[in-house]
Amino acid sequence: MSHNRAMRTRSRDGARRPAADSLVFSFLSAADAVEARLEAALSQTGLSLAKLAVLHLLADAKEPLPLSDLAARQHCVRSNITQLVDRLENDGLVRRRADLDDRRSVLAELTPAGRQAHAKGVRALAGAQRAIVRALEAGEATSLQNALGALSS
Amino acid sequence: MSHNRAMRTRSRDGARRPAADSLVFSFLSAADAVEARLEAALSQTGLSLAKLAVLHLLADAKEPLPLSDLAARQHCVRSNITQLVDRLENDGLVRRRADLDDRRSVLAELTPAGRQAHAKGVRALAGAQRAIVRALEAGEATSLQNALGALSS
DNA sequence: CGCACATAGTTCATTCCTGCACTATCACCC
DNA sequence: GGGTGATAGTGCAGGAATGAACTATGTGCG
Repeated sequence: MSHNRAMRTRSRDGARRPAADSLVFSFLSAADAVEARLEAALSQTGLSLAKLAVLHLLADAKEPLPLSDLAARQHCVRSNITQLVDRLENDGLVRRRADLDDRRSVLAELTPAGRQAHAKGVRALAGAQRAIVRALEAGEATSLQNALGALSS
Repeated sequence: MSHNRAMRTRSRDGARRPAADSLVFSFLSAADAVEARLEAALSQTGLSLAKLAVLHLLADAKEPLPLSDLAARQHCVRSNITQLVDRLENDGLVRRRADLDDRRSVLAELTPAGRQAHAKGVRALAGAQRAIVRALEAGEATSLQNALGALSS
């Protein structure tokens, strides 16, 4: 995706303080960079992070899932999943099925092509993921992880 | 904003390794959480991060800026700025002016309302920013900062 | 001078996301 | 058993971003 541009206030103070000011925006901008790298690695496969995430959920749960479930697990609104599944269905990677037990519900199911795309996507992503983590010193990785706990809502 | 849902592979190994696997997605998801908090703090002012960023550039450079400049400084494509400025102009926060020296160019200028909105936005953001940094232990802040260097492209 | 090329802005189509309004179905319970 | 209210999916409008195609305008040069 690579959204979110920084809004840093010009630092002015060399390297004195730990950039209390711009730390937050450096964080967001680093996240954009990381996201862009993943998206780039994925671009070969024709998938986006959003699409791969849905395929991943479907592959993980070895059975068709209600769209509501997908929304809940993705922490997003239902209408987003409706559209994402529209596109995935259009790509031939996912199928909509009726839920016989609850006629309100619509199940999403991987097609064979979807299963393959997922496998390819996961492989492509794994490489990029390793490359990114490799860019961190051993110590940085663990301390980063500690800091993340405090930041995640 | 709060985009970008995680695509973590179920951890399976308790808390053993430093989550080499999901570290990258934890990172992205933490960034989403932080971004959502900033956006929430800003919501009172009716601004978004994207809009405030443009106001900020305009306020910083004490003169009207060509839209190309805004795009370059935001690291985004020109068409995005066109639309952002459309919305800001619609909000009455920014005006488009002709550039007399280069008739290809269009300058964006803050209106008085824009200047006020910027001030309010910056204040609202500063509070949230401090709150977020405060959530980090002193040590975490600096080690986070170190890690960010390696991750930013 | 005139042509070739680069640059500035806009338009359009598309992705990904939100929130709201609407319909259909289920579940409860009096 | 029939209303009431939660839940499921969709439609629609709009924000934020991309990239491609197009129009002006500026620039440089043979």
